Amino acid sequence: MVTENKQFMSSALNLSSKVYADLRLKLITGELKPGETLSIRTLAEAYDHGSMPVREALRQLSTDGALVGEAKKAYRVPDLSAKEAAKLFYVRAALEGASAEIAAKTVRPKDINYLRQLSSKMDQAWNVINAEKFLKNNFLFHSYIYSMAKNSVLEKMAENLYIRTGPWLAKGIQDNLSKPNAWEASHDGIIDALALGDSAEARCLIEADSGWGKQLYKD
Amino acid sequence: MVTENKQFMSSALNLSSKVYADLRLKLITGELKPGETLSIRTLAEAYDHGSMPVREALRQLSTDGALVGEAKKAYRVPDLSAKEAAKLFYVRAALEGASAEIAAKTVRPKDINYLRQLSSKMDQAWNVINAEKFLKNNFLFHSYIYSMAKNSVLEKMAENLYIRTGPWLAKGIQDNLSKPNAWEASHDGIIDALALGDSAEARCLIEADSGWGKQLYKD
DNA sequence: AATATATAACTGTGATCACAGTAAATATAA
DNA sequence: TTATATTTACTGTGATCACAGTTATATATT
Repeated sequence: MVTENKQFMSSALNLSSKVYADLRLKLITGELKPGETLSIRTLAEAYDHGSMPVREALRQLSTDGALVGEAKKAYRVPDLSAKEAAKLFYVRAALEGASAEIAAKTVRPKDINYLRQLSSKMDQAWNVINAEKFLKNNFLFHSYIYSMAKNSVLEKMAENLYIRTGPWLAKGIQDNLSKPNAWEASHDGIIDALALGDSAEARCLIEADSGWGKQLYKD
Repeated sequence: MVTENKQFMSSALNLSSKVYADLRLKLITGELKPGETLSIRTLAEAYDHGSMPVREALRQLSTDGALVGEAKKAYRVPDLSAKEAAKLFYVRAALEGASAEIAAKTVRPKDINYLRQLSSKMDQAWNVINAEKFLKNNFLFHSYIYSMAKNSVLEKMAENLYIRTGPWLAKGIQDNLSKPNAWEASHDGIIDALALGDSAEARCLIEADSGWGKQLYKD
């Protein structure tokens, strides 16, 4: 049950941070579905911990907006309405756009290589219909762009927004994996713009891409 | 010790939310200084509660970035370096700018009136050298602009950023209260731009104003 | 007097329990 | 069968304790 994945594990010494990191991953990979309910005691048993770390992790996630927790009611994964999703995508686009604009000015060849690697992994995952792998690498792709802006505040906020759209995005992907992909051209364009140092184009393309998930629900 | 202020109180039924809201207010009004250390047990006694609600509130604030909490060490108010502050102001400016741009398109006369009221209160507070009142109303001013964008995600994030710059801003204000104010012209300009529906100008001015606090430390 | 060491007073963390509010399942009534 | 009560299971919340890591203080040692 406990997902051991160092890449997503924060270097924290307390248990609650581990649970926090693990649940965030589950939100991205689609293991936690929109509307799903999470109970402290049940999770504690699954993680084989006391309830205390789980409790604090859930509280943290709910202040992030990644979970909703009304008092005395079970925590649950937000089942976003179209309106709510649009709000998230709007802000995410703004922050991703800003990140890409900055990133284009300082990008190094090794950055481009890494992004192409991730894009390639996503392509593989798409072909073998491995949603989890696809979603994980898509997160890493976007996350890396945030990180290139060298602004930890911007990075953390953009990541947070991405995670909040995670379950919604995952559901869309899981239902559309077999169809011809629309994301690859988008990502290739972004990488090219970054490689050329075209900050305006990079911003524009990443803004479009960050709202791309919405299309999945249009038809 | 417990600050009772309905305006800043979220309608929560649990104790920890009240502590959370109260501490946020203290961060804005300058009661909590940069670098100050917060202890669960000490606060619990001050609030006359058990340590549990305080503990969860502090954890929440630290996930917000409003406090820092390394494992097994006391929570403390971030003592921002110039670089860290710049990062915060950059993102805050981006989100405030977006808010103002949207707000200018839907602003109503009553909104303008309310903003002028707040500006007036700030002026009064400045004249009698009441830093707490000034800071509280400055927060309400900016917060109201976020709220006019009608995007709860944007609003919450912008507010969060404002609070993170709170103690830094408060320190600057407390040391400069007697000097001639530079903010009034700025706020008047913003209100005028909003009243005219000039979204581009509103965005530009609010972006400048949101970075205004930095000047306080320049000389 | 200055440095190292040991002691004491803090810190958050996690476990465990009692409690009250919520939701679901069951039984009761029409 | 349907609607209404009642009970049962489940939820987060808060209190309290033991524990271990951290920081500051006092003590010894040079």
